[in-house]
Amino acid sequence: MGLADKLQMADIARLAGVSTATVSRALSGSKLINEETRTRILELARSLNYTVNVGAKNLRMGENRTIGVVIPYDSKSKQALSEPFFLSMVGVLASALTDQNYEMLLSRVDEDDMVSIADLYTSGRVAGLIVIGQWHHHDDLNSMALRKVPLVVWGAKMPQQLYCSVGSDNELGGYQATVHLLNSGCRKILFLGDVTLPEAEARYQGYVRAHTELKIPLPEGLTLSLPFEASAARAILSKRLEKLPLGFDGLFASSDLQAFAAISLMNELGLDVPGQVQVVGYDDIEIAKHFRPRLSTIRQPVELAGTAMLNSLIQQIKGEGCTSISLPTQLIVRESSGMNLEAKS
Amino acid sequence: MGLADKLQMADIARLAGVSTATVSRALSGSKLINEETRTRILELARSLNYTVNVGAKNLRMGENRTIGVVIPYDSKSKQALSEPFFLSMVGVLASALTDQNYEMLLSRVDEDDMVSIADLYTSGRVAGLIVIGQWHHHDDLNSMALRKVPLVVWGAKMPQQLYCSVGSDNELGGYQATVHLLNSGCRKILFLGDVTLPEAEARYQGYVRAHTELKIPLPEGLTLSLPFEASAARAILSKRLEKLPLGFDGLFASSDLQAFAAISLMNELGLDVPGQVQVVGYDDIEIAKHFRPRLSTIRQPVELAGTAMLNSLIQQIKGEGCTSISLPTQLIVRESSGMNLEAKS
DNA sequence: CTGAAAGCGCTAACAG
DNA sequence: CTGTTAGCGCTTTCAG
Repeated sequence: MGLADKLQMADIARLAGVSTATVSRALSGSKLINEETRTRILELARSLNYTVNVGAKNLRMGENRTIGVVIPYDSKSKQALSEPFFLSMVGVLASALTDQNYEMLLSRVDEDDMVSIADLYTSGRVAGLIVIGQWHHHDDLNSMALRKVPLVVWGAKMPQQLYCSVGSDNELGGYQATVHLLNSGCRKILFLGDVTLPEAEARYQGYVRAHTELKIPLPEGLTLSLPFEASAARAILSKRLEKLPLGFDGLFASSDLQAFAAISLMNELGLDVPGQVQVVGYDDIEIAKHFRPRLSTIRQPVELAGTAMLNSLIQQIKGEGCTSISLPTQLIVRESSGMNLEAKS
Repeated sequence: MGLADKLQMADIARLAGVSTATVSRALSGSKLINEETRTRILELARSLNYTVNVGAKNLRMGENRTIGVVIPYDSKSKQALSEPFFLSMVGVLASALTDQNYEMLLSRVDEDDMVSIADLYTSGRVAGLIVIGQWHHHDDLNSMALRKVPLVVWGAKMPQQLYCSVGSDNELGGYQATVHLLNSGCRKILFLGDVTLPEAEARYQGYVRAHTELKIPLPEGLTLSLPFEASAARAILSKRLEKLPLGFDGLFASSDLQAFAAISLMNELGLDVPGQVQVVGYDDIEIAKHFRPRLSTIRQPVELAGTAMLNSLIQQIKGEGCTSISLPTQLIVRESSGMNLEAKS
């Protein structure tokens, strides 16, 4: 390609018959410059499609407006980023970053290699990191925070936490879902979710509190540990559903995807939802309302979450420390539950 | 924060008692260096968590391994990146880029301002661009290609196209879906999709060809223009379904989301799918198989698409020109269609 | 108001 | 094998 190498400030300077310093001033809106030369330079640059080289600029100014957004993935399944809730989070973050004039470097990391993302920061690639998904990485995250890497994590707040986290109030969500199911007449609620994960654990705590407060005995053996991902979950669920009698009349899943899988399977076995088993999910992903039956669920405030995470990160970058946040959840009652008491939405 | 400013190569050099040149060599695996000093430097760097500043390195080397991935959005709805198919594409691209040691800068652009993404390239921010979603931007894309911006677009191949596109064989997909519905006994198939969009238009062409080849008369007034996005589509669809008699016994939607919305609405009106209307979607997004009824659809090969787009872009960056690609589609028959002939999957 | 010159953190000739 | 030196493209004192 005879493509003349990319245009530089020096080229513009020569063409305009001024020095690069002047061009720089014109382009950056300095006021130490003649209005007439400024417009001349601006027009020249525009007509030539010239844009300042960001890398060089950053190097010189010691600045950096790109944020690393990281989604850890399971090294075994190597699964393509598929959790819809996380994906929608990426979308929201993309908007929030754009609004604040930041850019987003999206990275997937093998979860066995979490700490390596710190390099994005130490190498000056990004000004800070947003990690979507806490999983079991509490320690890795802590060690990065210890190394002063600006960092905010989507997840639950844990004891002894050095990093900053933003998450929905998982305990509250679990409580809301369970109270709703109990009020709707359920007495044996199956809890679906991996309680070794901080978020799921908190949701389970809410489940327990609901039983306690309503003075309904906590059923035995009604928690089933499932991965977040749908098809893996299906296999395990499927095995559980073979046991008859079912032994439950309500189901609280710690993600909508799990709820879908469960409903799907139950339908296949001829069980009616919500007739025989009422179901509540978690997340309120977009398709929840298009599912049949429309899925009752706990909504996590994604939009809010995105801006909260970004603000928190920016604060840290400025060196102002950080405060973990937990955002309110909201019960959305649709068709898969709420036979008796609640209003439909 | 007393946080000593970030570590630099000069610091490592001083600490190791060598010059920065030596450190640079050690870190970049040059062989012009004593094995013993190398390991000493490497260990020092590791223990101090030092990483080379990528910005400075790029500037010096004139290299750039980041790729811009762009998803245009509708300026009116300002909708968060929500199309699940595009989102999964982002996931796949993230993996493909990582595999090839590239980084991904994810951008959302107002669709009224498409051309501005060229700045990402001219400013040296990225080495090339992947645009997910062609929409109505044919001209903008062409003009960017004319300006020699390395660019690959997910979409249909169009006449007079200067940019490089990768897409599924939309005509084939439309054909497969329609043949299947016709073979399953449908005679009046409603086509759902905005035929002013290149991709939907091609799918419609396939729909027409299927009728022609099977010598079945093309029904009148059975195309309905819908936006890709679900809730907007619902409103329009809903109006159409009020007209009775329905006048169709099959439905081919140009996205799974549209199919979901349609099925949902039809169910509400007491229509049975596939009993009264058989439905085929397009995309085969993850939830398609969990929907009730499980959705028959045309699968687009996302994984393949991701690597194809990246390879094509890399080729362009190397200055080797580009060739547009169209990928094969696959009919997936599930429960929402295929009463008679096809095997279930 | 404008230009000359220094330097952001790094790599690559070029000499030892 | 290693150090010295020059500069990648830009911004910003410091002098005019």
